[in-house]
Amino acid sequence: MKITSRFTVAVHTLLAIHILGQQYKMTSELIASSVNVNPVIIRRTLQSLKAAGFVEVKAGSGGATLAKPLGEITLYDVYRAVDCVEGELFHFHENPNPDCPVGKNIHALLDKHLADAQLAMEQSLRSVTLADLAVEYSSIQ
Amino acid sequence: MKITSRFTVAVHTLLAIHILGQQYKMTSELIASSVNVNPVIIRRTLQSLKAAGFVEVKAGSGGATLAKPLGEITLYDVYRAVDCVEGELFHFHENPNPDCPVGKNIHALLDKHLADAQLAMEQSLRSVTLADLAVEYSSIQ
DNA sequence: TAAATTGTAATGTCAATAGTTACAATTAAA
DNA sequence: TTTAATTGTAACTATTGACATTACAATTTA
Repeated sequence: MKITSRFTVAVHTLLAIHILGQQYKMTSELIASSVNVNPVIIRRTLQSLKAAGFVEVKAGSGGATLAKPLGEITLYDVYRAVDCVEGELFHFHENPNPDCPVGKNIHALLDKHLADAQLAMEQSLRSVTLADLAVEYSSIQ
Repeated sequence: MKITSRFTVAVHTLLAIHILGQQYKMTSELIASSVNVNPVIIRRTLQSLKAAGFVEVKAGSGGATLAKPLGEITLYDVYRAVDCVEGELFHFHENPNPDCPVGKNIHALLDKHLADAQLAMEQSLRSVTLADLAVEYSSIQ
């Protein structure tokens, strides 16, 4: 099991728009060639990012631009925008036996700990903004 | 995307063996009726837990028993035993374009942050032992 | 009007999860 | 030593989600 690459594709897309956007018109085609996926994948990604208010996309004439400062977009925001994980990260077996003392209580016992683990992961994503990545990019170049 | 229910099934299984094991012979059939899945699912779970050294399973005569104190088994250990996540939690798009300055560097930029997030989740799982759950169970009863 | 591009539906492929049937091998008890 | 219960495991199916791809109407600008 892995969290879908829609997430890393979306981060890549936003960074590409930021970094290459001054020089090029950022069409789905161009972004797709940087990410190395089908342009339709990028168009769908852009729709998600647009719905979240992170980009604007021009139909017809083409090109995506940032609609929000990168410092106000965290990795968590992107993760939410592309809907990597619907609700709970951990899949709980559906119908533990309510007539068994263990089955009856397993949810009460586990739910909090699983939520804690998910929250820890998500907090970690919240601590990084795309502006941080842009700075790191500059220092590599 | 969700982390497979093999994980919660395995935790349920271990707790059931601990709690019901003094009173009943813990066959795959009995555990399956508590978890409410097919007994074969439990047999496969037990094989994973056995490989990790957490249980012993008697072929023929039947029944599973704990092979390690619950205080020495964390949620993380169970998570590893049933192989929920093979290596990386986040799926990275495979072949970013090395001829693009963004594609060339996206791994260097993101890998550490993704690993941090995964680690945060796993550390959280490490902080809970099955003995903790058993204590919580007692306090509910 | 022509050219480029987006938005989106439809379809296909692949892998993983989960469920199920089946049965040989094992063990303990009658 | 037979019988009954159970495990261990292979084989198969169904379902779902990810990702890829084709196609084309709608949009925009030149």
